[in-house]
Amino acid sequence: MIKEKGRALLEYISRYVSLTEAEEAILLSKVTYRKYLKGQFIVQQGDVCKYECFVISGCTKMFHMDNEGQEHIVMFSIEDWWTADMGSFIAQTPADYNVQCIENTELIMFSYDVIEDLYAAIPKLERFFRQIIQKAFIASQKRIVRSFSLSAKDRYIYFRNQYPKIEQRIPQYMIASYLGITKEFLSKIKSELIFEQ
Amino acid sequence: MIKEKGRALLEYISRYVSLTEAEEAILLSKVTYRKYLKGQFIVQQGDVCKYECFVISGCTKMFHMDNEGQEHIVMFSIEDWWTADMGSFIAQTPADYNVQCIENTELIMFSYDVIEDLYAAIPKLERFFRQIIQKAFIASQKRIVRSFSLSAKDRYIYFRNQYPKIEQRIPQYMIASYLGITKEFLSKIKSELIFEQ
DNA sequence: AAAAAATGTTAATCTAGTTTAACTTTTTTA
DNA sequence: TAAAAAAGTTAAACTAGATTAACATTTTTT
Repeated sequence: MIKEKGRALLEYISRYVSLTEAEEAILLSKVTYRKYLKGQFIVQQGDVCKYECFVISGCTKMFHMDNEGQEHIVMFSIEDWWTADMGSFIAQTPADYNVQCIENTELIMFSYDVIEDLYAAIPKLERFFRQIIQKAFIASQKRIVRSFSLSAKDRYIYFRNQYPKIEQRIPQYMIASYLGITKEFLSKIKSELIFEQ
Repeated sequence: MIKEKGRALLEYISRYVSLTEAEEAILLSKVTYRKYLKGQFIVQQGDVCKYECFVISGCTKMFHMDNEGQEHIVMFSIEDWWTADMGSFIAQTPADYNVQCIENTELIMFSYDVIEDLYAAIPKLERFFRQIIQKAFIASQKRIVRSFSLSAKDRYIYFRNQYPKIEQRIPQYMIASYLGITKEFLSKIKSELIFEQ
């Protein structure tokens, strides 16, 4: 199973570093394939995050639940992207975030217990993960600027243009949460946009 | 000069990976020490960012200037921290951000032209930078949640507790920009807080 | 196919934070 | 040390977006 499902991961890694067949075999021997159903949690706030996960298929949301019980979505992950509470994973401390499946989701999971072995066995993975995290960091920095310099309407337009495929498959109230606004206000924005065209 | 000023950098790196003396020598031979005066720009929005910079002393702000001419500060960097527009640096595309000195600032600069050589010569640096960027990414993610789930007042209180040293040395209007509010509103928040105690 | 649950809409009222503008205090420069 | 520039304050009027609540539509379950 991992041999078949691991193909997407190896193909993805090969865009960044080139592994030998032996290295690919080691990698696949150390990771786990797993299916989750819609609604299931991959990480729960308060637990220690044990896995970095590569999404083979499906869709997840990562969110923080505040004291008033409100969800704040920081990230969606679809095919060929990653998900986990990296802060919790690295320090093995309680997670600030939940990661929950919005669709049935297939993952390849890198356990905390093996990731250091993997870095030791395949040093090229240090380079690979450095590059992945760089990209994630850059995206995160840009989002901070957008959250301050754009109006809610412009943030929505940006999101729609940037991630047209994600918008299709996710309920609006989650998009509102990602944009940092209420679902009612997003609804108003959308009706204004229809009117303008 | 680099030998003397590089000490802080080597000490910092040694917290993450241990380099041999030969590796340390290679590293210092490939980087540049430079002083900037208060007000000078290390990176200008629109230029390509040529350097990743480690701060030896002083203080910088990284900010985006929007179409209305307003500054949005994403990050301050003091001693033992990094600064650069990483997106621009990695892709060698025009920068979205300015990096400007708030104080006279001493830096050690990693040029784009040598960083790949450095990774090749000292693979441990891949690990080192992976860890640094992971930390930066985690901080950035947390900031997104705070920007959505905390009021301006609570964001200010958080900032003050988290970075008491930074607050001392930076003008209030820059802190307001970092918090995503106007200087007038920060002034109001501060007077309320004094009143509450 | 009906009922229930989840999602989305509309509109009135409210509030956190902005804008504008005049003023005070502190820092820098001549 | 005086003048100018930069930084910080206060308060009134305003607005983007939140809250509340009632209702409409779509999806899921029985």
